[in-house]
Amino acid sequence: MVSMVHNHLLFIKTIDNMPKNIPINSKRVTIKDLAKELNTTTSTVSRALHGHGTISEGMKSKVMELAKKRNFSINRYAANLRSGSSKTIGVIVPRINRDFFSNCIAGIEEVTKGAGYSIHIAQSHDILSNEKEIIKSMIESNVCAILISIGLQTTEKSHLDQLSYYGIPFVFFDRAISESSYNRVLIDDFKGGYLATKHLLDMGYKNIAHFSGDQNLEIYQNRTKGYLAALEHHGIPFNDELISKQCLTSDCGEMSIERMMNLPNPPDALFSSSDYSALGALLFLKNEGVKVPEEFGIVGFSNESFTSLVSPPMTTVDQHSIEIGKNAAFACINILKNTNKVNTTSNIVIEPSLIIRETSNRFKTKHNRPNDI
Amino acid sequence: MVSMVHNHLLFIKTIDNMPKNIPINSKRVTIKDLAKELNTTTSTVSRALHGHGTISEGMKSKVMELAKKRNFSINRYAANLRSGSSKTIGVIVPRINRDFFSNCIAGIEEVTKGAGYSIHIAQSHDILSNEKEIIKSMIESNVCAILISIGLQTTEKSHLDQLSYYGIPFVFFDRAISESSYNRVLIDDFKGGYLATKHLLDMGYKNIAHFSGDQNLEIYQNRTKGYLAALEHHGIPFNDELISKQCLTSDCGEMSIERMMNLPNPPDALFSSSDYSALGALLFLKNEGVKVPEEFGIVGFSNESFTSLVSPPMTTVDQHSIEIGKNAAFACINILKNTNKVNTTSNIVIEPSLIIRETSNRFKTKHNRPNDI
DNA sequence: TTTTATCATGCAAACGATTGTTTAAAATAA
DNA sequence: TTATTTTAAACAATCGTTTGCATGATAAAA
Repeated sequence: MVSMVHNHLLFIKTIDNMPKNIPINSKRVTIKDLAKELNTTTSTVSRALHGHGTISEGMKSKVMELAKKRNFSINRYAANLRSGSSKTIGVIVPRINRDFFSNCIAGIEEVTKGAGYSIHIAQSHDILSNEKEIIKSMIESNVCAILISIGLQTTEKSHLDQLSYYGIPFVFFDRAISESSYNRVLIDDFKGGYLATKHLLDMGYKNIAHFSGDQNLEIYQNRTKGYLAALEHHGIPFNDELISKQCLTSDCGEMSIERMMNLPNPPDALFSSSDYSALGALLFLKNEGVKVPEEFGIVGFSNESFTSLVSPPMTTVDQHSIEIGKNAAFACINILKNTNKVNTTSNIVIEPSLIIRETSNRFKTKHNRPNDI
Repeated sequence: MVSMVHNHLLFIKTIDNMPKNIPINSKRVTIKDLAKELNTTTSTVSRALHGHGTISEGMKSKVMELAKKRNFSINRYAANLRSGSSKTIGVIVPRINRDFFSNCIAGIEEVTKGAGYSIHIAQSHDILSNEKEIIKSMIESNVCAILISIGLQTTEKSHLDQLSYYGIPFVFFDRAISESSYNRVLIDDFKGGYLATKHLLDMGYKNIAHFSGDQNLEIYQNRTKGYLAALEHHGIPFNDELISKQCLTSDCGEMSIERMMNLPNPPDALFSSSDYSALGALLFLKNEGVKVPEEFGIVGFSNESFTSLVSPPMTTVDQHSIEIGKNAAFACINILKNTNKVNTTSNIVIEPSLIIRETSNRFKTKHNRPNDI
């Protein structure tokens, strides 16, 4: 009987469990059992199963056959305990429901699978204590490496030092600690910010606002630097009132743009380091009757799938998320392979692309077709 | 040195690894080491760490302190091997980047964490072989239970029988095998389909098309049944030409609606079992100049976050995904607790809600406010 | 004081695999 | 035929915990 009652719960049916056809084996078959049945030893069975050592073809096939017949499943815990290695890579992202991160994971999966590793996915929800707990748990379960995109709160790195302490290699992707002595796969955020801002200037917008994220994270710092550099190259002084630095959500985007539009000299365009806050601004402006892109230009960042669906479709910066994931996984596997050789640190930088859609295309030039789902 | 070169790769910097400040311990501290240092035995240390058995407060705190000082991290593999249980629940979903599934996972995380379990997330990408591999790997790593939403290709259930064979309990959520002898947490898809269709009829639409998914999955069957029931209650005969049964993607939605609009008696509304195919239809119709909702009504299914962002915002059916996740986790933990008692199977059904937005609201009545992100 | 119960800890055997070292048998060379 | 190499399989230790049972010390009951 389930006793909890939640919202929207319609009804609970509880049926007495009819005996399943499959006999429930209380005891799992082990290589010991296989060995006994074949009148041999566990070492022979183990070697036969893995093709290690010198095993006759006859024995090998006998073992394989019996393993299948007895539905043998290896006990990873025992194997790992003895061998000391797990062939499992931990993957930590702030949240799995962002297109950017789930695409990174897709890239990681592709590469790691090909190399015979399995992955463990976990999300920190941008909360430092979660991140620490996840890392602790991954150390305990002997992952052989970790791929991580750190959370917004991650200002100290004691939990990452733990990994070094235990000799577990790790590779940052996208969101990283600002030290090039770590293995990192990054995008050129400066360039992304620069391209986006330059594009708005090229489109004739004059007074460009900017939303960014926590400046603790290098990626947001760099996007902002790119924004500032583009302004400077066009000889435009930057206005601190037009910058909102902790603005990554839709709600915050709405509030920030409202404040800015009430300034004596309101902006006529926005480059946001987040598609979500750009969306908030877009929704607010539409609601206020401000015409986008005629009166106001918007460029977001990340190419979240909704950007192609909103109206008008949003110009944004694509980060080649799948490539990032692939590269991070490649770098990681490389490290694992060369673990005894000279230790080198790799910093891989991937170039972003500007996807020009409607929110910035005031002259209705044909650029790219909006991505479809 | 990283050798692969990919698209968009800008440059790779390889730095000789400067010696890290943290000494890399080749050997991890074990309870044996702690025991030796305290002149006691591993059993005492183990009991002190877990609070099991009878341990003096003095010894307990001495052990705890030293464990912290020596940066002790338990070896889960050894612990699990000995104890035979893992406190880890496997979670398998078709894809993690669907709002519906990631919300389910959020609900699962909340409940399992509270109960002291950790979870392993994996995605099948709707591919049966992946699903099988994931389950195999989870059996090997001794998960104590599995929460699963099956893939579209999952017509046979031999891999699930494997779980029964090994005595690993599992709970389906949302996408399930059509047998009530399994533990399942479902939404009332029939009701969802009925509500959606009835709403369109109430809004005065007459000729309602329907997109559905693979009829192998009960959820799509039931949504279709709800659609048919609503038509019948309104005395409207159903037209087979207005039903597209393998239509879950945006592309397919576009193609299907195009075909239907060219019929002698084209539809004036659509209830789609998927927000994605509904979106395809919406984009097509907008492009063709058909006015939504004035000339054509659309209702989707799942309340994916983009549905509130498209223009016009889309009416859809919300499945209370977080609740589904929570309930699945509760059911699972319940089973684990009662593992020795009478075995009962629970079928939990959660009621969906219709979220009325613009694509169906031809009279511009105020219903609900569109959800924001 | 003796007997019994309680408590804290030690002892030693698992758990199920892997793997370095031997041994036995078969194949080859002398 | 004998000596040597190669091949296949057995032996046994080990990985780091947990846990049932034994032990000794102290406290409570008789």
